[in-house]
Amino acid sequence: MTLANKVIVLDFETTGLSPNNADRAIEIGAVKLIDGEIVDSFQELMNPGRSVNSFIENYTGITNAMLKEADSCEAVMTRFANFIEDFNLVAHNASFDKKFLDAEFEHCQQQYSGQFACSLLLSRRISQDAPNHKLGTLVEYHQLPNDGVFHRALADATMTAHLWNHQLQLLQQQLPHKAITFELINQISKRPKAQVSGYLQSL
DNA sequence: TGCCAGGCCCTCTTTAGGGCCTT
Repeated sequence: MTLANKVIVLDFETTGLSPNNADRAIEIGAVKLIDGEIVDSFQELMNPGRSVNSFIENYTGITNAMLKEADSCEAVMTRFANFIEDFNLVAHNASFDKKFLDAEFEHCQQQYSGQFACSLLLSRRISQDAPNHKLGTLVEYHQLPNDGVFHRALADATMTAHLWNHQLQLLQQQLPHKAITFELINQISKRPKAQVSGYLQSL
């Protein structure tokens, strides 16, 4: 059984919203989390082979000049494949990061075997009183550690890791005699919001 | 030529529409 607290938490910065629209990754950041401790990290810029627009430069602080000096997406993502091994994967709005991971790994013919969990879907279910479920809002709402940097890959991945740890603690408080597994979290994340409370009580 | 993300989730729903989240 795979424990929920042995995961890779990752975040992409990209040229846009969709690989289907020829968007590419420009930065990958990730932390390796074991038993709630960050034991390793990964962050690299990558050259997408095209220029990014001014919105992305302003949003991320990653400039075309920075990307021009970076290794190719294929080179960086091949190194990232070695970093994640067979760990399960966590991201905030994981559907976004998963589609870029799938697309970039296809470009460099890499594969991964872990499953994804999504801190956004989990938050919508176990933190229903939060004002919204943006990563920055949740960091403030839960008073999680941060260094004031947002929209850079390692900073966002690290904040997501703190959020993930906090979410595991919230679940463990509600289910003190239950092992909080990755599979259980994905079961909770698939439940209709209105049924989550009853589902947790049934466990 | 004209289009341009897409999965999730709620509701004034399911023969649909729109807001939320990610860059």
